[in-house]
Amino acid sequence: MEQAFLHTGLESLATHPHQTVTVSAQEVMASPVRVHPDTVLLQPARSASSLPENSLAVLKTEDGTVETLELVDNKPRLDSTDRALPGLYLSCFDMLFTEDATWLVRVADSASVASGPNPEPCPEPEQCPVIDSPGLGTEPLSPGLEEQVEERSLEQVQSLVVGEVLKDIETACKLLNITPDPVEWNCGNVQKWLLWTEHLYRLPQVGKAFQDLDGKDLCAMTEEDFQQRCPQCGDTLHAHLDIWKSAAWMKERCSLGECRITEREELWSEADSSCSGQPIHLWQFLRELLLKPHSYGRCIRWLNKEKGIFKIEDSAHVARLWGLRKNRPAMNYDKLSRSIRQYYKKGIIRKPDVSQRLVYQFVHPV
DNA sequence: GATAAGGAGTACA
DNA sequence: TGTACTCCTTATC
Repeated sequence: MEQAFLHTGLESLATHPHQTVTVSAQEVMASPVRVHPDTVLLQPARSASSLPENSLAVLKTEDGTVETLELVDNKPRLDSTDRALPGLYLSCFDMLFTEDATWLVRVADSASVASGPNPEPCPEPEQCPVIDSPGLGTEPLSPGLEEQVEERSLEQVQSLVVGEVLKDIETACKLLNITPDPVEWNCGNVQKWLLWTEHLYRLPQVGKAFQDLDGKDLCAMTEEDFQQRCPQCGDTLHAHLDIWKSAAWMKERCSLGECRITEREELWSEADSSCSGQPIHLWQFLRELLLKPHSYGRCIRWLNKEKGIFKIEDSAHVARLWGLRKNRPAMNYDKLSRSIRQYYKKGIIRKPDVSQRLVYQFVHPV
């Protein structure tokens, strides 16, 4: 299994297999692309004695060795107490590329844990307990209930992690006086962000390689483009930018204080389909974008709201947002428009009477 | 060249 | 099974 670690401190796990490492959200951000999607396990702290409250244990496996990481504040530390707990796999990368704050969770069975290069079966329950949940006794849970408990626990962990990441980004925005959404950056903002990222993650200075770019240009660049301009750390910068883009996306989705990621119940109660836990349909997604013109007016807007006629102003951007939402990095406007056209038959979306490029109409306006 | 339209196969929940 | 993704061809702007 290709195994890579976060730049900061996590390498120690490779050489100190039974240690607990405290990792800040900043550190999680330090190298998101270097974590294999199936090598990181997240689990809430099981007891106050082992891990501080509100901390999280990030468990990973490498060659069958399971490690425990802990996410608390921004101060890394080391101790050597906790042991491995198998349970729920969650890709660090997925944390920020999932369906809003409900996240995409992959629940892996024990077979998945053992499916790596070391096919050792999962240890017995004593060594390998499932996630604890307050209020639950020692009675064995039915499979369905157990899954609910796991899901619930994981949700808390996810909220915590994403909250930390957003906090770090917010702090950076204040410090740099830039907006959270990279698309809105001008050239100066891009240079500020580059300086900040270089400084924070000890990357070589590469500002010159990007000096002619604004945020929109930057966001349109692929990882290969980054690599071309900056062979030393282009991939890392691209990954960081992806995190910012995703965070901005999530932040906007949860704006207006309606949808705080730390308050799960509020998420569920929100009428917005993005928080319903159900897979979102493209037409719903488009409607959501249209209903937030302050955030997405640049890429999609109403031409006639009463009639449900809208125009996609920036097809590539809308496609990218949809791809992020559905975890489809290869999404483009060609594919998105094909999906839109599928709605013609279903009577959800149609072309307006006077057909225009990139203009569509909801058959049943909001 | 970009977009529109639609056929067809596939993946996934 | 429904929905969406993907790839494709052809037509139009």
